[in-house]
Amino acid sequence: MADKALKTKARLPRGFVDRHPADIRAVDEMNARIREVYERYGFDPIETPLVEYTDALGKFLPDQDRPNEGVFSLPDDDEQWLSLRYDLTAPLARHVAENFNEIQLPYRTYRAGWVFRNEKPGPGRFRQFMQFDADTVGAPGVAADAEMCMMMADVMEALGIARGDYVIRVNNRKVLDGVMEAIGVTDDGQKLTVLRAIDKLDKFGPEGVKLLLGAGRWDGGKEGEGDFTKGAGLSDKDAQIVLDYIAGNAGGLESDLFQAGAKELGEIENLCVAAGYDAGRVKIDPSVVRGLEYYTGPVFEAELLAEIPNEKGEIVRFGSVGGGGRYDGLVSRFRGQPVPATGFSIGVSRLATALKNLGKLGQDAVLPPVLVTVMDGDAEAMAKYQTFTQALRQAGIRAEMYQGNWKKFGNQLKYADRRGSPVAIIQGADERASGEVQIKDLIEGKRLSGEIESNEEWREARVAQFTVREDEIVEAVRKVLAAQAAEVQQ
RNA sequence: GCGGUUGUAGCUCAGUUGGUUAGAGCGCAGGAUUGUGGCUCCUGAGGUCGGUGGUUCGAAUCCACCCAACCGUACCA
Repeated sequence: MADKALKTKARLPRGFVDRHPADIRAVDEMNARIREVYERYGFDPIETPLVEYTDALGKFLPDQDRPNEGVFSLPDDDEQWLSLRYDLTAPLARHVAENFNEIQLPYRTYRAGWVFRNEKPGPGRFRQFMQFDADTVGAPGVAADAEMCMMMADVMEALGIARGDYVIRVNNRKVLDGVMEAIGVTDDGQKLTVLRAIDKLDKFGPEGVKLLLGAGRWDGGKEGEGDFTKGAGLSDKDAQIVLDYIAGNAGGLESDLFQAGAKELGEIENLCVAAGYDAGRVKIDPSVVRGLEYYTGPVFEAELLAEIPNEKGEIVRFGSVGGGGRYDGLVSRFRGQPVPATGFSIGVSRLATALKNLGKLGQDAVLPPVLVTVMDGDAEAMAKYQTFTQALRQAGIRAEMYQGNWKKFGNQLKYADRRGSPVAIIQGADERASGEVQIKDLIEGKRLSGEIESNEEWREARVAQFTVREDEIVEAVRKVLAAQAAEVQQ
């Protein structure tokens, strides 16, 4: 063993997680359901790499040696900066722009994959997480946006979220810009501050938003408590106009932009309602802000309304599990001509947590394998064990032969117990001589162990096991598994 | 980034006004038991007391700085 001081400390970088079997299986199952919906809507899979040139991702501060923080970046050997993608939309825009002449528009695609953000992690927020996107590139009309909203509603239901337990909220950046225009906010910085304030509605309520639109807000709730967040500095009158707008009372706003945006929202609503998606599923909501940077028209957000217990059993509002919108400028960044596009992104990791807590995911856990134990190490015996194991596998039953130190037989059953194996197969010299094996029902045995006090008795009793001929193993195991499954049903 | 709280064994934690060799439960490994899981008993491994520096005869304990985690807040393509 190396000197203590020289030992490397095994540690996971913060914001990253090791994924365990149950999680991987649950997310696989979830992705399969999402994919099914996307396929049904006529979208095709396309995949781009995890790494892109940094400038293609659209975030670059030319004054610094390193590209923008928030993005994991590394220099290529030709001194160009590479970055891990931080969403799936920017790489798609690059893909479309690069293959523009071969692509038939409208281009309907979907993709699932890991994205990376070099930010401070928090509960439910990681530096590597999975998104599952669908996008339509080259469709200028609101019908494409409406379709996105309806598809997201279908995805929610395909995942087992009941109608009423989710809502797709829709707004339009043009409407928000129109409100700015109406109150005379033209400075980009101030615009952002106003938008952020609106975005905080469900967190702080109208009162908090009012403070953020005005002078600012203390995060301790009162003046002098905690950190101070500087507000947008609007007058009371202008702030009230924004608050009225959020509350849905903005009819008389004089702004062409606002009117144009409102008209689009009306059309989306009509399309959805006509197709049977009423406001309980797809809802126009003036407080949706969503992505401050590249959205140019309709924006949407999928929100969970159900009361979901967290790991500690507390009821929490889970909030947004996905979002998207129209980004007409993203592809044209690479090309002269304008290319309209709209899309939606699901936060898979986050949604998986919600579904797990709701009990909608990972219910049918995979059964651990049957364990074929090893009693003797000679060639003949080992060949038998291997044969039994393969016979089970060929019959479609998960099975493994014990691969640890077989000389301590007790450890083999202990291993099977901890692994959760349903059945153990045992063959010692006696059984082998008569062409038989022991089939041990480990679940039943565990149950019976409570009734036995002394270890001697427990060992001698050989509970819940029976003898069959070697050629009856598969059939006997099937029977035991079926009985166990029936037991669980009750 | 800002503010607060917390750092002692793999996990949950105790550790007196600063006092000799830092403890417990759980977990883990070995044994009682070379052919049977659980229970019980015995034994063992595992700690730079988050780090560095300071005060002191003496620091897990007091002081300073740093690091990390958690909560709030900000940012979030």
